[in-house]
This record gives sequence, structure tokens and C-alpha cells, in this order.
Amino acid sequence: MSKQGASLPVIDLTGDTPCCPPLAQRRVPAETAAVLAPAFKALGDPVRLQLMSMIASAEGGEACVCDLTPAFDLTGPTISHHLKTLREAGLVDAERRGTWVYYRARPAILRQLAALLTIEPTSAE
Amino acid sequence: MSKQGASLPVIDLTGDTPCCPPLAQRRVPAETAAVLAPAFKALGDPVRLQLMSMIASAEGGEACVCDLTPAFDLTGPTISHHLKTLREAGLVDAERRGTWVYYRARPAILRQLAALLTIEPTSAE
DNA sequence: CGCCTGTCTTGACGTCCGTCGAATCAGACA
DNA sequence: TGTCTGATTCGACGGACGTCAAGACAGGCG
Repeated sequence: MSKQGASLPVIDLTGDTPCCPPLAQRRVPAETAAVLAPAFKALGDPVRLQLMSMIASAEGGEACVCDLTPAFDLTGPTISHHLKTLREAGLVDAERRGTWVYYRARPAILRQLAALLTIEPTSAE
Repeated sequence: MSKQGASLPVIDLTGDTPCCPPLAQRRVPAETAAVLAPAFKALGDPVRLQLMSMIASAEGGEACVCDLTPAFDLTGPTISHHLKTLREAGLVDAERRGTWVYYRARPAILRQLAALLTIEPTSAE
């Protein structure tokens, strides 16, 4: 995973990005929206949402492509494409160990997205 | 808002949909992914993410289109199109009162999305 | 070394998306 | 009733997306 790992425009949202006041608390600035929207977009496909869940909930916190692919009625390249999308959105990390490639969730950005959507129970309705 | 309000395929995610165990806790089933992914997709555009925030954080919990539109360098029809997308994703409700149309966030689905992304602090990394 | 298996990239195709201008609809007001 | 303003819909355009088949690359093993 050396080449693509270096060439991909990996978004750095590992924790120090100023982003997190809930969406309903104050208006999200355009720059923040531009940074976070691609992450939501990446989750906006049923296949990727399931992939993300399978990776995040996997034993040991990581999942092998060889386990991911057969779970869908899609070709290998298509799954690979979706995983690349998740990688470019900063949602997962990939690592090759021998024959297989393992994907691992990045909890920091997931927490940021969750925080953005969080609403206090006393919010209208 | 009579005609379009009735004809749109409004998604009912008001609370009784079985959906909410965190993404990282157990694998999201295909049906759940198919229902929730469109909501993430709707938030996957910077303009819509800002619109959502402006609506959710507005005084009184609602925002007028006349206040939303001038906040962007986009035409009225384009903003209207994005608002329709948010509406169809079940993220907002629209109501016409006299001359103006007001949009209001639907906290239930926001909470569902937030819950899905929630991760316990003790999750790898 | 050569082959095999697993994964990714490339190129292509059809579809969906974001945007706009023009036309249309809904209320308010004279 | 007619007209004006605000919001949506319609039709169109360029670009991005999801998918696949075919080819290329990486690592293990004989």
C-alpha cells in the first residue's frame, strides 16, 4: 500500500481540526462544510455505509478485503473503488500485511461527524 | 405547499424505525443502510450541510427561504432544489405561512444519524 | 525463476447530480 | 380582477458517480 497510500489526498481530520460545535448550535461555516461534506458523501452510499460498519465493528478493529468483498453482489474492483472512496474521505486506513490488505476505521472523524449531528433533547419538536 | 407536500416520497424516520445501534457495534444490515444512506447523501453537499445547519440553528427552530437564499452565491431555483433534496431525505419539513415558506429540522432523524456514528472512547486507536 | 492468488488501476458506459434560465404556481394587496 | 413578489417546477447542460471487464501490480510458494 506504499504508492497509493502516499499519493492519495488523505484528509487530516485526526482531531485538531476546528470543526465540532453541533450543527444545530451555530451555523456551520463554509470552510467546515467543505471539509466535512465529503465524509458524509462517502457514507451516502448503502454499500459504503455497510463497508464502514463491517470495518468499524470487526474483531480487532480491522477487516480484510477478502472478508468484505464476498458480502456483496459486486465485483472486486467495485468494492476496491468504494474502499478507496472511504480512504480518500479520511474514514478508514488501509495497510497491507503479506497477501491481504486490512482496513481500519478512524474513530476521530466518526466522532466529529457524530458531534456535528448531536442535538440536545430539548430542541423544539 | 399543499401539492408537493403530498406528492413527495417523504421518508418516515420519526422514531419507530429499527435502525440505531452504533455502526461500530454491530454490522449495519442492508435494509438499514438503504434507508439511512440517502440521509447521509443529502448531507454530503457543502451547500446542503450549511442549509441544514442554518435551519437547525435558527431562532425558533425554523428558517425562511428568503433568509436562506441570499446566504449563497446560487440562484433561487438551485437553493430550492437543495431544500427539496433535504425534504425528500426526511431531514427537514416545509410549511408555507402566507407569503413565505419556512423550513424546520426533524431532530429525530438527526439523532438517529448521530447515534449510528457514535463510538465509545475505548475503540482502538 | 515462474506461476498463482489477492488486490488495485484503467478505461468505458449509462445514470445521477448541481447548476442555471425560463416558465409556472401561490398568496398578498390594491 | 389584475398585478406584484416569493418559491417551486421544468428543461437543459456539463461533470461526477457506480459499475463492470480487462489488465497490471504485489506477495507467497513451488
